[in-house]
Amino acid sequence: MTDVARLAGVSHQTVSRVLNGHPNVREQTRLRVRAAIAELGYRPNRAARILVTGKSQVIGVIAQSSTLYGPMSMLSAFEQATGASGFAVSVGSVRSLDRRSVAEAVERHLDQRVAGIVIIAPVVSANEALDDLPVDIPLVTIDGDPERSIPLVTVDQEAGARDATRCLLEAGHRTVWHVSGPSDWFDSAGRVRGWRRALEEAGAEVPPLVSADWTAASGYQAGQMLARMAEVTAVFAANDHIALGILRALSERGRRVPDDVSVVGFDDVPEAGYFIPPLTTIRPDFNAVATASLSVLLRQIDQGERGCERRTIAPELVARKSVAPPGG
Amino acid sequence: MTDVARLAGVSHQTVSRVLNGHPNVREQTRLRVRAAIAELGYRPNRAARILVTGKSQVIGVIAQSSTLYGPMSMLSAFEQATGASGFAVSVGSVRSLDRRSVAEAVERHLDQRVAGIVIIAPVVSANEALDDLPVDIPLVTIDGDPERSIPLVTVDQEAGARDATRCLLEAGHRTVWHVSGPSDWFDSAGRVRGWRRALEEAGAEVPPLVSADWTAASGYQAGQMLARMAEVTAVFAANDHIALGILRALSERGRRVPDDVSVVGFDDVPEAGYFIPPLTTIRPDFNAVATASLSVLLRQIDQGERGCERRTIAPELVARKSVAPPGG
DNA sequence: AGCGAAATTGTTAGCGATAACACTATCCGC
DNA sequence: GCGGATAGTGTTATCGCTAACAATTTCGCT
Repeated sequence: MTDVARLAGVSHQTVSRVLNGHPNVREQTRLRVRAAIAELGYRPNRAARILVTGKSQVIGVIAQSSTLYGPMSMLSAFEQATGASGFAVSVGSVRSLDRRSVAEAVERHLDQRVAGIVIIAPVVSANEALDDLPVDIPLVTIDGDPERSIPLVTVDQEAGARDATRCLLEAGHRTVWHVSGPSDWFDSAGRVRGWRRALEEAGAEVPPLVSADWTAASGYQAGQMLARMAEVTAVFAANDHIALGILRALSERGRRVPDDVSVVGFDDVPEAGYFIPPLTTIRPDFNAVATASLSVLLRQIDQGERGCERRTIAPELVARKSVAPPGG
Repeated sequence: MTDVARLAGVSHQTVSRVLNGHPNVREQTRLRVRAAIAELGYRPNRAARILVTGKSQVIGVIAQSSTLYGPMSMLSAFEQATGASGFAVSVGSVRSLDRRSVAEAVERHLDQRVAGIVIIAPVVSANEALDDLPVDIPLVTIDGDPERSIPLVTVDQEAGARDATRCLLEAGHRTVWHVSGPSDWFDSAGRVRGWRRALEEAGAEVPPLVSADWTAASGYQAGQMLARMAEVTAVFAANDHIALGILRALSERGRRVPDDVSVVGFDDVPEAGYFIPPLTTIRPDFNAVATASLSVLLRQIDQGERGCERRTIAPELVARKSVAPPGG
């Protein structure tokens, strides 16, 4: 920086002013400094700036390192959304979402003086870690705990599940079975609620809940059981991979989809349209979630207080061929 | 830090020594300092440390933000692998892997004084950006350009593709068709080479190459064409999602798998065992790739010079039900 | 006991930036 | 032509830490 200042014939402070777009610099000086910067290939030292200002232009994101479609899409969408905001994102991946791991990840980010934290926190334990956090750091949870008074952006699981269930009911099925995700996920709980609500609203019987764990393998297991029961004609799976497992179990047992059994999934993974048969499913708008999260966070950063804003993004039903009236 | 020093009754420098595990500190003093640190909940300021040492304990990873299974798994595996090494990872996601975006991501990491850079660079353009990089920064490419003399860790695409093709040949098929990935991916090219090689080695005819773009949709398109040709009895798809699309196209045209046509994929996505029928595929060992990359990088960091080490990880065939002799 | 080497601890000087304030010009209105 | 606002620029202190060296203690040995 000193070199730049010397070359431009000004003081280092003036260089700093140019760098930060400070208004009170003569146009001519500004140009000289810029030229010097370019000529020397000078790049400001981030660490020094952070040290003195106590702020970095980065947003910390905490997410579980997995290959689950939902969380991954969120993460990816959030990174995209950040693009224009001038903030960089630093992802703190965590092996599991237990309280300690999350707390550590949070500390790492705090060490780096991030301007705010986003956490993809679909299970209870991930949210618990947030209690110990200083209140003055901007924070948003994605898919977090609705019971906690922490800013939250989430897909409207309940509405999505209701749509899915209704779509089956409207096709004429007497009731709809549900294969849920793991019980400690909020997403899972929300989908169960939506399913149950739709059934109750329609005055349909609520069959026992079958649980799985998001994987096709677990869906397959659930499907084997469901396939044996002749009265099952409609199934709402908590996600598309579970649905895939169910589809396979059904096909193995000779139960045709959608003629004998209708199936609806959730997530609209890119392959869902190429399952056999193409899967009717619920598509959450990950981009909308990402954009909303970012704007909630930026507002906190600007205003300097956390609040407890909430945003819920409604998902959309994508009708394909896995749904038909009962009996073909 | 001064507070800690005061509480422990030592100088700040001694605190610093304890923090950095310097040997010449009396055990008793060390304990006193640790106690003070714990009591005050003191956390060292990263920025200050980086400022003075010019080094950070973080590894920068550059990857395209997408939801493609391969790259994502790499990333996730690498984060896991880093765990015990004492390094943190900072992911610089990039919208697309063109030269400029990658160059920017690299600069961002350089600004942060990362100790080394890992780049998941499956296409040519991503590698080009690396030419302008200072030679003294430790660097590893994953799935990068084999032609460039840059340290490289990669799955042995060619061996995997050969295994896949051979497995079909050995089942008795006269030849094997291949639906490839996008032509600018090294993975894609490697798989094509392996396929062609296996065919030539077996003296089989090499059918024209059909290309797709990793998605099930493109696989479906390719599959529709293949399904119409009676002479096609065996297909090797460049990845599992393409295979899924093919499976679907085949099933629509009434061509049974594996009775009429055998199909092999690549990647072993978690759902592959639940396709209809369960897909025989090639499983790359992402963890091995991650571990190898990390060790190559750490060696560079320790030794202070880049070299051009290469490691190739052999994938493994996972036999399931989508392969059978021709004619059932 | 006494001296040098080794172990332990303290002091001082930056790392590269920004903040706060001090200083010059320049320009306005009366 | 003079006081006072208003650019534009320079000076100095400081952020929290580590490196290098200086100072002190401890110890072993003759």
